[in-house]
Amino acid sequence: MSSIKELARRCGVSVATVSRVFNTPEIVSPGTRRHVLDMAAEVGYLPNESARTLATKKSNMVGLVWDTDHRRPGWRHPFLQDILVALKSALSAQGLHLLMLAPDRSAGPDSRQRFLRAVQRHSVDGVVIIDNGSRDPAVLALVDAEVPCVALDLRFTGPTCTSITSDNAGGGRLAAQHLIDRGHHRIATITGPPDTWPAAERLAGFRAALTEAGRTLADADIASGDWYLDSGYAAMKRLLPRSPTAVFAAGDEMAVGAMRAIHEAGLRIPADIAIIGFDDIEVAALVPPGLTTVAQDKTGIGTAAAEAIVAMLLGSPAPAEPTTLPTALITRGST
Amino acid sequence: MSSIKELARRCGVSVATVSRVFNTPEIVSPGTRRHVLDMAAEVGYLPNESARTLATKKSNMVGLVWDTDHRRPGWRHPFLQDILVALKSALSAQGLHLLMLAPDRSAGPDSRQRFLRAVQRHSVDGVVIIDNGSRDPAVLALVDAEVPCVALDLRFTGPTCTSITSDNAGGGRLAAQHLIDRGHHRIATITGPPDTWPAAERLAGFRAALTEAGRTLADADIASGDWYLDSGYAAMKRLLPRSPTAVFAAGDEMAVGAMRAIHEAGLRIPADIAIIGFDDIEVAALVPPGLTTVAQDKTGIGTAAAEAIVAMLLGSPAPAEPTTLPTALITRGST
DNA sequence: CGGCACAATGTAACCGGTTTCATGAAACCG
DNA sequence: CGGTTTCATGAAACCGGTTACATTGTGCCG
Repeated sequence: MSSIKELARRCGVSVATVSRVFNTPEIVSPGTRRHVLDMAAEVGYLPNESARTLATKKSNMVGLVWDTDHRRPGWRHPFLQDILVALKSALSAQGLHLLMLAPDRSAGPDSRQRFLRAVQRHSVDGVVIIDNGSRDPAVLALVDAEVPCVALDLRFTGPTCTSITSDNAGGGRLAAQHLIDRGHHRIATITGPPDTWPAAERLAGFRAALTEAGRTLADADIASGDWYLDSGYAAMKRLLPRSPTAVFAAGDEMAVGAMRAIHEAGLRIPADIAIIGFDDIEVAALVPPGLTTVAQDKTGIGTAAAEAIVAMLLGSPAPAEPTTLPTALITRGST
Repeated sequence: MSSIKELARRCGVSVATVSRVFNTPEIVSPGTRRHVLDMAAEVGYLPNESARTLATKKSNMVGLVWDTDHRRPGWRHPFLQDILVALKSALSAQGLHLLMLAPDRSAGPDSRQRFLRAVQRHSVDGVVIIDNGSRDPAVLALVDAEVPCVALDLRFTGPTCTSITSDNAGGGRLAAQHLIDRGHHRIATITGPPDTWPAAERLAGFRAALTEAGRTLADADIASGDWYLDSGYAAMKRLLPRSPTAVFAAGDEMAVGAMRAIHEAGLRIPADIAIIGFDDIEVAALVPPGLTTVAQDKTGIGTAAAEAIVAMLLGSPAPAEPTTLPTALITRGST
C-alpha cells in the first residue's frame, strides 16, 4: 500500500499537491490533477484514514451507542433492525461509517465516562443513541460533553443534541379514535414503563382522545408492562376482571402477550375483546386474526436520524424540538 | 484533551516512558508507573486511537461487511439482530469495536474493491461477513487480499478466512426424523435458494435421513423459495396438489407463508398437514398452533464469530473447516 | 576494583496525512 | 515597462502516538 509520499514522488510533485488533489481539487491545475489521479489509480493509492483523522480530527465515523451488555437493560426490540439498516444505509450514502462503540473499560465497567471516552479516543464525529429510556448517566455524559447526538425515542436537549421519535401522542389518539369508531365503551389500556417518554406520550394521546369523546379512562383500566411479551400477558390478566371490550396495548409485543391471555380466558378476538397495538412489528401481521396496530415508520426513523446527524456535522444547530415522524393506523382482524 | 507530550511534561518523564506505562507497564519502574497513572487520571489523558493506529497499523476495530444497499440482495433476516447483538457484546468484551463499513465509492459504487478499500483505509483488523450466499465479488476480494475474515453461513476458504454455521445438515436430519417419528409418509419440502450453502445442506441432511429410513424424496415434492414469507406461500401452493401430510420448510419465514397457504386451502395444521420450520425466529412461537422448528443458536453464532476473529487476530491460523453449531428440535403445535 | 550485564529511561525517527506560509511565474494594470 | 495580483506549487511544521537504539546508573562477578 503506497503512501502519499510514494505517490508524490512518482508524480514528481510534492505531497501537498497530492493532498490537494483529493481534498480541494479545484485549486490544483487540471493537468497535474489528471496526472496525479491517473497515477493514484495505477498504484492503488488509498488515503490512510487514521492519518487523516489524526490531522483533521474528523473521522467520518458516526458512533452508535447501544449498550447490549446483558447486565444492563439495553434495548432489544424487533424493530431495531429495521431502524439500524435504514440508519446504516443513509449514513453509507454520505460516506459515513457507523461504529458500534464498545464501552471503554479503562475507568471501570460502569464508569459514567465509558461512552464518552470511546468517542473521544476515536474522534467519532457524532453519535446516535439507542436507549430504552433508562437515562443512563453514561449517555448524559455525551450530551454534557457536547458531542453531537441524535437520540432515538429519548428526549434529550442540549446545544448539540436532538432527538427523533414517532408521533407517539398522535398514535395514541389514532388508537383511541379507532376504538371509539368501532363503538367500544369499556376501554382499557396496557402502557409501557410509565417513566419512559414514548409510553407517557402514547398514553397521553390516547387519554386525550377519549376525553374529547366524553369518556374517561379509570386508573384501574390502566396496566403497565415493560414492552415485552410476558408483561403484556400479565397486564392483560390484571385487566380481564374489568371486562373491557377493547384494549390498547402500547406495543405490539405486549399486545401479542395480551392476546394470549385473552384466548386463555376463553374469549374471542375481536368478538369479545378487540385489541390494538403499536409499532407494527413483523408478527403483527402474522398472528391471527391479524393485529390492528399503529405503525411506526421504522425506516423513516433510521433515515431521519442519519439526516439529523449529518446536518449537525455540517454545522446546523441541533433542533430544540424532536423530529417527529407520523404514525399510521393499520387495520387488521383484531378490531 | 491532553496529549502524551503534555502528560510527559507534567510527569517530568519522556513520552516514551508514558507510552510504555500504557503498553508495556512491566518494563517501567513501579514508582514512575504509579506517578504517570495518577497524573493521567488527574488530567484525563486518553490515548488517541488514530495516532496509535497510524503507528501500529492495528485499529482494534473489526469490520462488519453487510451490504444493506437496497439495490442489492443484502441479507435481512429477523434473527440477524440476535447474532449482531451477541457479536457486538463478545467483541466489546475484548475491547474491540465493530465498524459497520460503508462501501467505498471512490472506485465506483459496484467496484469489486468497495469493501477492501474501506477495510484498508481504516486499518480494520479483521472482518465479519454477513451475506446471503450471493458470493459477491467484493466479498471475495477480501478473501483474496488475505484480510482475516469470518463468514456467517457462507463457505469461504483461504489462509485467513473461516466460517461459522449451524449444523444445517444435522438440522435437516432432525426435521426428517421428527416427521418420520410422527408417522408421516407423504413428505414434501420447501428449500431455500438451491445454490446457497445452508439450503443445500439442510436439504441434503433431510434427504439423507429419509433415505436411511427407506423413503425417497421425489423432485416433485421439492419446491424452493427465497427464504422469505411470500415465497413459502407460493411454494406451498405448488406442493398442495401432491397432498403431502407433512412439510419441512427450510426457514421459518417460509414456513409461516406455507401455513397461510395451507389454511387458505381449508386444511388444518397439524391434523391434515404437519409443518416444521428452521431457524426458530420469534414468530415461530407466536403463530398458532406454534411452529415446530429446528432452532439455530443465534447467540452462539454471534459469539463464535467473535471468538474466531479474535483467535485469528491473536495469530491462530484460520480453521479450514467451518465452526459448526448444534441445532435443536423445538416441538410445538404444528406437528 | 575493573568489567559487564541489566534495568530504567531518554532521544529521535517514523507512521501518513493536512495546512500554513513562502516562493516563483504568469497575468494584469496604468 | 515596473509593480501588483493571482495562481500553482513546494517546504516544513504539526497531529499524537510507537519503537529502535542510545545512554545512564546500578549491582554482581571474578
